[in-house]
Amino acid sequence: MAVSVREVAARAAVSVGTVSNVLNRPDKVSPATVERVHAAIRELGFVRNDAARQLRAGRSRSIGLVVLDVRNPFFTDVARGAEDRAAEDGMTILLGNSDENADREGSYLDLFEEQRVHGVLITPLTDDLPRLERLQGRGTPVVLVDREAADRRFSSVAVDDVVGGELAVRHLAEIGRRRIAFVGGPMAIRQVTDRLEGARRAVEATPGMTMEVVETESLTVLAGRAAGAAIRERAASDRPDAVFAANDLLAMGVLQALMMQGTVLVPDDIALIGYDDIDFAAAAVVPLSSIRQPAALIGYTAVDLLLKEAGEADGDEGEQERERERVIFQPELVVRGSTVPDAASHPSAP
Amino acid sequence: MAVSVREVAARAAVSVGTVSNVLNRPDKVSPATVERVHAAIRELGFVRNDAARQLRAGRSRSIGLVVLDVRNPFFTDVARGAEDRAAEDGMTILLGNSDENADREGSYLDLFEEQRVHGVLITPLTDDLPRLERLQGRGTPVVLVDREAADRRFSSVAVDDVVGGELAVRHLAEIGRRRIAFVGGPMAIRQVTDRLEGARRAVEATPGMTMEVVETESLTVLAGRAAGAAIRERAASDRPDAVFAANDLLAMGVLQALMMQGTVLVPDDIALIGYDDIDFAAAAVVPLSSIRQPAALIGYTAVDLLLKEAGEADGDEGEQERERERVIFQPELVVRGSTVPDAASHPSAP
DNA sequence: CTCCAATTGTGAATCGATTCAGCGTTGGTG
DNA sequence: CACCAACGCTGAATCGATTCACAATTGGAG
Repeated sequence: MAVSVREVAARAAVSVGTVSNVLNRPDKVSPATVERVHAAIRELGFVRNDAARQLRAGRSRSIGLVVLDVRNPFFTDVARGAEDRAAEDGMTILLGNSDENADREGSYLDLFEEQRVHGVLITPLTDDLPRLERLQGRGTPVVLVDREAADRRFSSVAVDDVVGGELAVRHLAEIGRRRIAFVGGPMAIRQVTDRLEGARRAVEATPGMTMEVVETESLTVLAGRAAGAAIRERAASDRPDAVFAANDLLAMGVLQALMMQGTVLVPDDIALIGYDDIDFAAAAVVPLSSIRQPAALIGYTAVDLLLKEAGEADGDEGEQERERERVIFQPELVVRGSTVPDAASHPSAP
Repeated sequence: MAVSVREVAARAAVSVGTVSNVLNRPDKVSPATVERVHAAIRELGFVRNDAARQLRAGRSRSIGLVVLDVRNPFFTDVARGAEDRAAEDGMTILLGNSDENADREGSYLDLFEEQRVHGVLITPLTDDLPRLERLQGRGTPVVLVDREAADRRFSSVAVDDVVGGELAVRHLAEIGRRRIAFVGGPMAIRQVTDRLEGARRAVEATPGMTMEVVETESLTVLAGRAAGAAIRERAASDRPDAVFAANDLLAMGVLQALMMQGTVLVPDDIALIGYDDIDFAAAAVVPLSSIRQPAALIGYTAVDLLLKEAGEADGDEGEQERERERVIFQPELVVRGSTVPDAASHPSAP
């Protein structure tokens, strides 16, 4: 059924080696032969078997990417950036989403390792880095995405979440809010705790400001709705005057819940700011203020680091403890109607 | 560097065949041996090489999925459904997005075929089905997703887009609108033309109703913004009193553009309805009325058909023109504030 | 004590593309 | 005219897991 190089070779009256050369190093073959082989390929409908190719090569031409949630536009943007960079080197991105679940994360890592991917980009769920260290030790480079490597064991591309959290809450302080609620969770996720940490710093730097933490089970619109509903149900006097949500999905959920039945006005009663600045944030019921991260650039850079690392590994071969690279981008405050009523509701053009 | 079955076999003092048996048919091996082999695997850090496995097996354990746009939540929902069903059979989804671009679509198909995927799920860009037919002819089953197969050459899972379009415009008619604008494009995409066709039917069934078509270059928020801006710029008397957008992304773009500077009020001046009912639709500036499609179910069902077909092919082996299956779901109207003011769960915008 | 059957385990062949040492030709140089 | 380099091509070896016909061992029945 399957057409192999052997059959193509027979048809074109050349050896299999020549067919392979036509496929991979056409300049090493005379034009006439190239044409003859191509004709045979066309006539037979030959399609290269990637498994055989990979087996021989020892590594696949793809890169694994494990994200926390594919439904979060932030991560699809990261994926797009990664894909773009990978394509430049003829590589492919394999996308896995852990759904904030350790088992799923683990099975994607297993899968990717069995596939002998060129490397793994991952937004790790927790601080269970030993797993990743072993993976890396076995020869699969790992780059942490949207998460700073604590030490030099991993390369990483991240945005400073502490600064981001600080930016958000400082903004809330500047518009006169003092009773802040931080909505986010689970606390096992580093991005959440870092943003919270930044928020704390801003709170401490602001006289008279207090903060409560409303923990959520995940970083989704649904979880945000639940948190928002809980806040709405309280007596008006007991409500915060500002909410900082750990990401835009949560923020949008909070927003929906707060505005339900017109109970709470945003930003009049409660100012709201999210994180990530996803496209939809600008289109929310009330356009969402947010902290922008260069998502596509993060993905692009991560693949870049990975390929650099993989390239070196090929050369060195000496599995030495090379210094890993860490890239950190700075987050940026984007002000819209959910914190400042008369702020332009349209997103800035790229 | 890489640990192979051979080394595991040596370490456990058994043959490679036995190691393979432990991995794939543990019941055929005595418990003591199984344990010994597992120990060797652990000690050596052995990881199966999937390429070798696939080469032998002839097919990979993954399914290719090509969608029009990963950034559209509708498609990520489809992907999630597909992933769930695939996981039930220990299979994986490879996600490719064509970005409404024929070249990208083509290169994903090439890639998937070289990978010898179990089958391909695709939301085809155009009506260029010969390409897919050849693919299928060479032994890779194809299931059309969110697109009804014109004839019986392909299995397909779709939602009736003509009915959907009709539902949308009939709703606009019922709330008293008569001057409709259909926003969507490119017209090469079947979903667009089908929804437009449905819209036409509703228009023709409604005395005094007229419709104009505002063609867009893609189905994105950005394209929607452009279309919306064009409408906003017109003299008030020249504007439509309702807009039906070919998907929610477009609709949200239109919404943003219309409301800019408070020029046009939605739904007072212009009622707006989208398509897909993505999660964000409910959270828009004005909650978006839309046509709901069972996205995850579509993905789930598509994989189901695919696996059924692939299974049969294994048995038959007789490449005969078997009858393909076609599944069609019915769309559903969801009314929110963008068409009916009091359906809104919040005060209307400034 | 034989004999047969069931149970375990063996190892060479296989999948298909790539690689590489090496062979035969050609054409240019001294 | 001899010599050599460059070129075009060959074909066997290779990657690593799986498979399968067959060998070795064990146990139970007769």
